[in-house]
Amino acid sequence: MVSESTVRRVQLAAKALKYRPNPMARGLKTNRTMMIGIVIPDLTNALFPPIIRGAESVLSGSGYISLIADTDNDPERERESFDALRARQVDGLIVASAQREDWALRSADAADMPVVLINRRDDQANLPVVMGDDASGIEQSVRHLIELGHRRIGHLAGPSELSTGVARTRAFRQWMFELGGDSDPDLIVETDTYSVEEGARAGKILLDTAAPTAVIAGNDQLAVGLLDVVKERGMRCPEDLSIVGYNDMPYMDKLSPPLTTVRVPHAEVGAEAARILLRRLEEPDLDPSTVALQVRLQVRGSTASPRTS
Amino acid sequence: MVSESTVRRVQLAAKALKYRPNPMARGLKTNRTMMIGIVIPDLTNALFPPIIRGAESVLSGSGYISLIADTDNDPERERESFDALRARQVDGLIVASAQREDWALRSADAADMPVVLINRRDDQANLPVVMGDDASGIEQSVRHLIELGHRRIGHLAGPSELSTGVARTRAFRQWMFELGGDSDPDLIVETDTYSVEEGARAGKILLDTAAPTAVIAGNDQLAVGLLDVVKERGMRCPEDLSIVGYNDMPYMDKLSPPLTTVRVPHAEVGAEAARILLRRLEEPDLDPSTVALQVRLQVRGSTASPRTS
DNA sequence: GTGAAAGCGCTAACAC
DNA sequence: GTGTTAGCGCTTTCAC
Repeated sequence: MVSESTVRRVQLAAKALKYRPNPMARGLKTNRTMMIGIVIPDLTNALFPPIIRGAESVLSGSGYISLIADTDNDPERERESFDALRARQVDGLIVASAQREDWALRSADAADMPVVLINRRDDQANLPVVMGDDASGIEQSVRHLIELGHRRIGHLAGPSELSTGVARTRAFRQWMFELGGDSDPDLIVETDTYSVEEGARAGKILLDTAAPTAVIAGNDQLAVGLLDVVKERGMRCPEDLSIVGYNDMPYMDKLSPPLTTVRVPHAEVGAEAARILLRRLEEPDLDPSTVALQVRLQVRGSTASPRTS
Repeated sequence: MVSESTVRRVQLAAKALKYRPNPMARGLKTNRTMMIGIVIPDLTNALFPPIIRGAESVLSGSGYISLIADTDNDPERERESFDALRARQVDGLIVASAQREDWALRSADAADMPVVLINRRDDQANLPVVMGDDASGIEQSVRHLIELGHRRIGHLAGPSELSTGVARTRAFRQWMFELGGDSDPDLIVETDTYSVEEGARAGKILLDTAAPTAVIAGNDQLAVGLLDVVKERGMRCPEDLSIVGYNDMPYMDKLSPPLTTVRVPHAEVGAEAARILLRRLEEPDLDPSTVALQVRLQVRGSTASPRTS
């Protein structure tokens, strides 16, 4: 029980002497670093910066700082990142880089470090996940195109190693069936990576073999690649082919035509992941929950009714 | 002097027991955290991720890990970031957020923490800087337009609080003079921020008051805003107005028309900054050098000869 | 050359 | 309640 004025005098003196508690000494004692690792596959992919921002905004509110590791989509580097983060004794991990079968991930989980996944569901480990509602995004896309009058709707499917790839493709199949789209298997072409180049490559195959009047791409990059092909061939979008993307990356509204695409609340995804992680840090034995955040189709110029030819 | 086989047996045992030196205990003793702070104004600006990547690739090679702080262009948050980073005892700082008069920056320098600046020159403090060669980028832009036959070339000037803003504007004036462009002061309109919206706002003024046949924008965002205005008004680019951007952000080649813009080797900027910082960590009294990396004009569809009306 | 011991700055546990 | 002390895991110094 010290007097309030003494408290203030001490605080003043601390400030005057620029006293800062040394986080290393503290960490050494408490075994907590107040650092959270954020592992992402590609920082230059416009998807991830907003996620990081969202996460950091809640983490910093609780005194945590984040260590960002960019794995460059390389499983080897992902392993190294995990090791580096573990060596640094981060208190928890937010992982957006996980493939469906993720080896590094399980080793982290084994080291019983709290982990929250983003956008990627791991098939084995039972971990909390935060993501956009892929099923709903694809449903909205299919419904939009069906309502415009399309039936031959193609799908550029994302890589089957990524859970977003399979989830969106599964939703595509389901809603095409439920809403009466064509079920020709040629209408689905799988890609190896989420990239513009793969979008162009797979897009050519799709156009050649299935002659769709509209295409739902697994993400915006694939859509951009497809759009390139359409222009190369002298076709017009949306007159000859409607295109829908996924994610609504920056500048997708500046393309010509502006891309119809599914908007995902990326910052909120990051923030929610951080919240869940913080909760787990306090109660490690919480049930792993899966949170699917609401998404909305952003209709723009790349979709229209098919020409009645 | 121990036998080689013993060395190996020890190393094996260490691996078997998953021994990892505790960086906090080490840091406590050595007063080095092996962490470098990277302060950037906006992670969602596509400029910065490649810079971070470049920096991290050289830092991780030397066993350093980076703490990324996103200040959201807010001087207040910049201060907080510096404090947080200092509290965490980072060994050095790479700063891309500095304004020309940067208060927080000087306090960091005063704490004699090695600092390297990126893209931003601080007017007071004498700190090493790494950036693209703004003067050369603008020279190439002006020369390109002059050679196409333009004389009334406008400039959407970046914010005067940022050194890139003033450097590019100064270079614009100089090369317009040297290469024979019009020197009407109305041809230069200043913006408050590097944003699409500001590009549109200032672009309108520029078009209304100066009637240029071509415009060099302070960066790509401003160029995109201007392009929006051009389309809104039913003008065509490049027929009615040629536009040049700066930075060559992702997807600038997918605009319609694809944007002519100056390509800056961002990853190399980050890497070079990291190299300089590492050197300074060993020899703190090195002269602060300024490194200007070579840039190149990427000519695309948004520039053409003026109509001979 | 090798091994023991002190101590980095903090927190938590324990006597008082 | 309050003051003291042990010790987190490492490095470095200093005897041996």
